[in-house]
Amino acid sequence: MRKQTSKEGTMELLASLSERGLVHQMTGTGGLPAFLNEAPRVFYAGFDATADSLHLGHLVPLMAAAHLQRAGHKPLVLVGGATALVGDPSGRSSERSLLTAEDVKQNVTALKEQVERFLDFGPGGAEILDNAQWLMDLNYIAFLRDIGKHFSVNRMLTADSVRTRLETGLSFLEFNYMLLQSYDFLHLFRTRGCLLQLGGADQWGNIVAGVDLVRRMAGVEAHGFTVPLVTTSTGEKMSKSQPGGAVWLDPEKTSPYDYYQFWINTDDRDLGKFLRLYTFLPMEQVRDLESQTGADLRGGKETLAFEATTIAHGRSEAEAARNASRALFQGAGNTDDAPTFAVGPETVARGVTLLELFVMAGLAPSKGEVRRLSEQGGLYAGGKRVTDALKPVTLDDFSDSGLLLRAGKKRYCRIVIGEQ
RNA sequence: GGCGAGGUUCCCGAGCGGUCAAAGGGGGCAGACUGUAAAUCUGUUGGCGAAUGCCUACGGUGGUUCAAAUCCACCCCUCGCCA
Repeated sequence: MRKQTSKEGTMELLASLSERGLVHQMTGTGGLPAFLNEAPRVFYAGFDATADSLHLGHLVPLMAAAHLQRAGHKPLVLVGGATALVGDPSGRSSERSLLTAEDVKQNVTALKEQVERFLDFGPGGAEILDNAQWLMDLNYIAFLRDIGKHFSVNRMLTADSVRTRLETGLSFLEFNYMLLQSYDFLHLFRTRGCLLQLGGADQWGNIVAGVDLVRRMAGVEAHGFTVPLVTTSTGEKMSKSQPGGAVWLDPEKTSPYDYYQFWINTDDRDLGKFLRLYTFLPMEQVRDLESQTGADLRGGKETLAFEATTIAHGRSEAEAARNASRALFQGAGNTDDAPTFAVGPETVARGVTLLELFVMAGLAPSKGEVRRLSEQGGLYAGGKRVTDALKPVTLDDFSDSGLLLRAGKKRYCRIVIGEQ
């Protein structure tokens, strides 16, 4: 997997990333392409352990890292176990609530596991590091003297991430974040020879600060580049692209089926963009898929969903999600892989109502919501609109494949009788 | 530390003793239309209950009152100006 096999493989790497929409800004005056072409390089991308899962907002830098690795470079994934305790003001309009050290520790563990799906961690491959290893024991006075003296407050105040917070409030704690991230870069240069940092567009200020610090303290020219902050055509950030909030990579938080469905529901206008960013499909194929019109774009959406789900959850999960989606929405195949909820026989025996079942299956958050749905004609059971949600469910309602419940246009759950 | 302005339901934001589960907007959800798209129109949007209704909610804690998001006291937090 050293070089890309298509004819794009001969294309200069950054141009190829750029063609996929993965490049937002880069440091220096054109030195980066040469830097990457001359030799295999060590680069890093950081993710703060502020949640127990990554979400779609984190995916773009990860995909960029994967492309760099495929081109022969070595990724260091930095999970910010220490910086998560401080909180990055970049791209945030308000202070993050303080996380406990215990939470952060758990988050670090969870994130490490997820990242492994996207990069090759085999021998000589990617490595994961936690900046708690070198940041936690820093001596305050020593840090201020060694590192702090290289930072101009005047200049920090001009950084976007700081400036936007000057109105709503910014504590000294968060103000320090830039120094810590810069120090990470310096540390990774010193210990790993890392000379390139990759991050989201909101990381620009932090990245150039790190590049500056490495130059001042080590006298070496480091590089940085950012990937764009991706939004949907309707203006949603990918970090909260779903009604319920973020689409998570953790299958416990967003099931592979839901993950697949998210991509299937891509806005027409976003298809090409997403194929470029979130799959490894060759550009030739991307152009072909996006050039379709009208309903024919759905083919591309299915490809997008399948590829993206494969990357995040593996091939068999992607196939299951595809089978389920085809069965539920196109009536093709069986519903074995559809979201399923099991109820005990005694539950049916006591006369559980449809109303209760919808809540139990997670199709509605409360009984009040089911009532509302019912009044508006948004409930279906076994393919028929529910007219009386209070009707008890009987065994006759179940077919061999169970009882298929539907809330609204798209939310399905198959109810089966058995052990939960 | 002083003075001033604020903290309202998912978000913004009105309310300033009862008619308030709380205007309006955003977002969400549903229906119609459709291609599991977009746009549009309509409805809906705390929980429990078949229902009269009950419960929880307006930063926190107490208090005044038949009755408080609305008044009083203290406390916490944010912003601004001053020190």
